[in-house]
This record gives sequence, C-alpha cells and structure tokens, in this order.
Amino acid sequence: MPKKVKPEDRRIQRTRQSLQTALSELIVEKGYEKVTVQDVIDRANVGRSTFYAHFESLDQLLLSGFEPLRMQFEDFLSGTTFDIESPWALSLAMFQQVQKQKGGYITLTHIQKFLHGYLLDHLKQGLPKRNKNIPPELLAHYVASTFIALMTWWIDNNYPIPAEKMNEIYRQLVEPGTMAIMMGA
Amino acid sequence: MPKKVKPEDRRIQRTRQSLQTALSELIVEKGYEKVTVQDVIDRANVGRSTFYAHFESLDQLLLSGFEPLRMQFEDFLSGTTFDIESPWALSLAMFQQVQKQKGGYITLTHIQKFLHGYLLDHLKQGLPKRNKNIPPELLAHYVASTFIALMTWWIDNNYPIPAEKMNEIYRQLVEPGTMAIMMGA
DNA sequence: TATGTTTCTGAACACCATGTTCGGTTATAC
DNA sequence: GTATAACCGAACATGGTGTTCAGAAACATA
Repeated sequence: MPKKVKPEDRRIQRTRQSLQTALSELIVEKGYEKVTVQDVIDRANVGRSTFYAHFESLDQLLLSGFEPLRMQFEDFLSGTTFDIESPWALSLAMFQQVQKQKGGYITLTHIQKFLHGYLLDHLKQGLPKRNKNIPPELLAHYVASTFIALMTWWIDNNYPIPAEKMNEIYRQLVEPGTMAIMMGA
Repeated sequence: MPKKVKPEDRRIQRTRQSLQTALSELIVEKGYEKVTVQDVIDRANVGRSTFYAHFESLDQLLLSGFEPLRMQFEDFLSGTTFDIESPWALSLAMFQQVQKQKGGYITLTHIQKFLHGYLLDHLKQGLPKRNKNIPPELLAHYVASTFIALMTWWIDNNYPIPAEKMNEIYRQLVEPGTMAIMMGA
C-alpha cells in the first residue's frame, strides 16, 4: 500500500512526474494493455519499491493523470446550480480543459468506466424524476455516454476541432432528443 | 437439395459449451478482470491444453459468445440496402437477439471496442458524406456509441424493458439530433 | 556546512498466471 | 471394430506482481 507522503519534497514531485510521463509515452508506443510496471520504472529511472510507495498499481498511476479534469468537474459542481442550461457549460469547460492539456489525455478509453460513474452520480441529481416512459437512470446513462463518446473521438483524432465547436456539436446532437423528453415530464 | 454439413464432433461442442458457460458464470461471480484460465478450466472440467487448443486466450473465449450477435449483424447488412429508415430495423433486431439470449451477454463492456469498430465500419458507408460542419466519422462514432450505451445499460439492468420499447427509446433519443444534421446535408 | 529526516534504491523473495509440450487415454465417427 | 480425433494433465519455461529491508542519496533547516 502507498505510504503517506508530503507533496512538497522535490523528490516526490520528480518521481511522480517521471512516472506519469513515462507511462504516457509507453501508452503511445505500445498501448496501455501491454505496458508493465517494469517498463514504466525503467523508462522513468525509478526503483521498483519507489513505484509502489507512490501508487498501488498502474491503473492508479493512469488515473492520477486525470486529476485536473476531475477537479474542474468538482469545481463546477460546487459553484453552480444544476439547471437545464448549465450542463452545456460544464461540457464546454471539460472540452477546454482537455484541449489545454493536449497529449495528457491519451487513453480516455481506459478511464471511461471511472469517468462515466463520476458523471453519472451527478447527472442523476439534476435530471427530472419523471418523464414519458424513459427511466431517468437511462437518461443519465445516455447523456454521460454521449459526452464520453464525443470526447473520446476528439482525443483519438488529435483535437481536429476547437473545444467550443465540439461543445456545440455535442449540444446539436444530444439536445434535441433529450429536451423533448425532459420537457414532457 | 440442401448442402450436407458435417456436424462437428460432439466433444468439441461440449468442450466449447462448457468453457463458455463456465466463463459466463465466473464473470457474474467475480467480474471478468479477476477470472483466470485456471478458474475456467476447473469449472468446466477441461484440461489446460484443451483450452488452448480451442481458444487463444480468455478474450477470445469471451468474444466467441458474441458470435450470434455478429452473425445477425452480418445477415442484416447483406440482406438490406442501407437507407435512412433501416438503421432502426437493425438496432431492433439486435435488441431482440440479445433479449432472446438473456444471460448470454453479460459483459458488453469488455467487447465494446470490438463491437464499436464493427458497427463503425458499416455505419460509415451508410451515412451522408457531407453535412453542416459535423465530420461524418464523428457522426458514425456517435451513432455507434449511443447504441452501445443503451444496450449496455439494458443488459446491466437485467432487461427491465422489452426490446421493442428499447429501440423506440433509442430512436427517440438519437433521431432528432442526427436527422436534422443528415437532412441539411 | 553540519545534521537529522525523508525518500529512493535494488536485489532478493514468494507467489501466481500464462502458454507450450508430449506421451498416454479416451470418445467419436464411419 | 477400427482409425482418428480430441482430450488429459503434469511438467516446464517465462514473465509479471507486489513486498521487504538495509544502505545510499537527496532534502529542509538552521
């Protein structure tokens, strides 16, 4: 299990940074499935025991790279009331955050489950409880999935479209179908 | 005169069947990630070498369970011209197929990538090449993703809604957004 | 610059999963 | 009934995981 560490020590920062970028590079080269702990610590020039002092597993290390995105999400949720208009502001913020960190979000596919669950939890609270014959959980699942779908495509295709336009497209695709349902509640 | 098809050796059928159901059960019990080859062959009462004589890996075995779905997809594509109306007939057929095999499609999440690629290839051909500022590949990606999203939810929640209604919902959600775009091509 | 503390090191270890091989044993098709 | 194929299972090589620990190195501080 990972030790508790004070983040101010330079060695800690360096170690974490090295491991993250090493993993990032290796994912591009071989794909996440084929990356081993040994690969990562060799590339990062970090001792084996050091790795396990910081992260429980490769998955943890991978997940740690998505902290900024998660924090942005948290910030948004704590600062806004969740109304019908605001979801698009959130999605825009996330498109922008990802674009800003170009290259940092290579493997959305592998944190899909995590991200999906995250979105889901908060979406459930904001969506109408009743509507014409579509279960609200299904609606939440749908909205989260569509967002991740577009984000995934966007990242995999190397950001060929600016964040703002992506968000507009997202809205164009998802809004018509969902609005009709949410209004008839 | 119908073609004479040599029926496969019973032992082969039995072995494959045993392995498939063993895997299926184990996934429910422990989750796919934690299932090992040893678990499967123990449960199925099959020799280790036999396993590898039939499947390259656990993934292969998992994938083999989705053959019916894949075949249905193929059948549909070879028998129909791909017009604006037909996608909903295909999705309905697949909802029905999955419902028929209840319990056989436990881990859609693990073949998502496979299924997605499959859908994508064929969707690309049927979608309009130009439309107002949304890349056709993105549109194809979107349609495939939404379908898988609904299917996943449906399976994970143990088929709480009949296939026909699921398809209706799918259509309600996806059609409004995509139609507007495809029409303005 | 000296000091006490924290982090890093790396080799050794136990453990477990993968995938292959092969001589011997069934079960099956015909 | 017989030839053939499929199955068995133990043994083996390979390689990844996660832990441990004593010593070396880097750090903050003063």
